[in-house]
Amino acid sequence: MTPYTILPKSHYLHTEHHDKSILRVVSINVNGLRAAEKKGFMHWLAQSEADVVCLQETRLTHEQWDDKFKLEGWFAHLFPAEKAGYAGTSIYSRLPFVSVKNGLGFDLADTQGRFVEAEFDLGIGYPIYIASLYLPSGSSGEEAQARKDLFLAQYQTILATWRKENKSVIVCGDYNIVHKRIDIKNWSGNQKSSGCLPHERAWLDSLYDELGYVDTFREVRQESDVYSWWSNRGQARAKNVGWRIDYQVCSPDWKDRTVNAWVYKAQWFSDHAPVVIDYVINPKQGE
Amino acid sequence: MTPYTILPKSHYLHTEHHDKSILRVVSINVNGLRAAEKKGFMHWLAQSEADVVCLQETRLTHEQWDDKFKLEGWFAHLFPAEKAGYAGTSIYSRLPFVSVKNGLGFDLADTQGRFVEAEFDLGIGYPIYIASLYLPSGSSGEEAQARKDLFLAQYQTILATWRKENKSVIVCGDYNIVHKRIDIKNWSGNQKSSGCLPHERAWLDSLYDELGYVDTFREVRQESDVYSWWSNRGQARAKNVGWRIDYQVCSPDWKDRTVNAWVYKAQWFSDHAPVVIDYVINPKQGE
DNA sequence: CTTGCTAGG
DNA sequence: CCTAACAAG
Repeated sequence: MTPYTILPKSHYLHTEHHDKSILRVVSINVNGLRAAEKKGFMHWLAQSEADVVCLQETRLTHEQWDDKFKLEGWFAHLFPAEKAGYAGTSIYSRLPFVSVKNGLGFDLADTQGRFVEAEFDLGIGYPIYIASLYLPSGSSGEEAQARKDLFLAQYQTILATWRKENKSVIVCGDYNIVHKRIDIKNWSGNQKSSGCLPHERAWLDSLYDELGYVDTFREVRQESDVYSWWSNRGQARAKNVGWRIDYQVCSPDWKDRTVNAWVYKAQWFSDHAPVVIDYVINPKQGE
Repeated sequence: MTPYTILPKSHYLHTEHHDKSILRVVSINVNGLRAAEKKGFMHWLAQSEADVVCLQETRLTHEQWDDKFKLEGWFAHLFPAEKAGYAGTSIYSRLPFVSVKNGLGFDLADTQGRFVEAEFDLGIGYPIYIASLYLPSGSSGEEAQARKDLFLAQYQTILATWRKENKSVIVCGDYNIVHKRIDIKNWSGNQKSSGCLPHERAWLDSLYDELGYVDTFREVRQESDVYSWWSNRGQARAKNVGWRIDYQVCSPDWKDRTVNAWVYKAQWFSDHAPVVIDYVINPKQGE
């Protein structure tokens, strides 16, 4: 279906699966898929029992995507940045793609491989979409912050349109923004740091409070000190001085489907950790 | 005496030494002193019983020359290239320097840190000079070869002058030229390779045959299959597919002083190995 | 501090 | 294939 669909649809139908009533979705910024692979990421993926895995910052071209990134029983689609070794998103899936779409129709998303979306048929009467988003970092200066803010503005209009269309979607990704005090260890020290700026957090507020999207991790996990990213500098990860900036942002129909969520920290593939969420495909009425 | 003289001359006088009648001189292209240090080079140096050690391709600025490169009981002088992370030569010594001179008075030697010389007083009634030379590589193309050839021409006139002055000198270095068939494993396959070109080898001939300089290693070691550099590609070093391109080129007075010479291969600090030569300071008449 | 690129070897 | 710089995070 795409150059990266490595097995025919028929193969999937014969693949054993942990629980057909659950959809397990993973989001992780791999900080270079080649580096993550060397740390055992592909092996973890193969035994993760995940159904759909959204990667950010793959930093990999089509040419570099060789056999060691191919998994038996999985489909994969890569959307690299035009610039080699930079950014890029990807979706791996044990479910076949109905369709795949690169980009969002604006420059930063399309030239830097910052958004890719796959359509799936879960047999529920309407299509569902799972996307991998890599929001720009603003931490390297004013220009970077301006680009990030522009991305936020352009992307927000698209998110609003999707709600009007009643699109069923899970946007996995590295949003590079913490939402609330609970999402960062050093709240007071980062009020002027990109990723924790009031207007960035207000942008997430508007997604949830005005447009009705759901942070499904927080829906089922309210405790503090759970983060998805730690700086490489100093002993940040050892001390759990982290930020929760990787989310699965869902249309409202996924709220009641969310049954479990965790951050996988046992292994260290990247400066980000995988955010894993289990969704029931057919929730019982009133449950 | 220089910014890099880390101990006063008086200290040396109290330092135990293996054999005061022998001068042990080492030449090595370290391919980045920071990388070599991580592989144990500084530790090897400390216990080498060498008196003077000439380094090439230090790839280190003054600012980067920190405590881990300082050895108790040793003097050191660094001559970096103007361009950070590139080329550069250095001399470490347990003998105090009488004087130190950077460069040769022409552009390539002076801006790229390709020649540094130290004067020593061995108590023999005249000064001796030990230099570290890093001759340009010509292997990256025609322009590089032209720069190398220009260096050879300019340096040759200086070598001729030194002979007229009867200067006593040991020029340690990475000459990036093999001399004869015995100095390279794959002779026939490299007739068109920079470093094995007829005009380059003829340049070495002229040094030895016309100017009277001496390749002191070959003076005492005539066997084949002794090399000082192996490509990083493939299994070159494991298969001993090497080149002898690192020499101690001496004025004629050092010929009869040369008592032992070897290439130290037990450890692997760089793509080059240290060339170690022992000289008797006061050879007996007629010996 | 870490990734991957690039130039230089 | 290896080193160090660089830009980016």
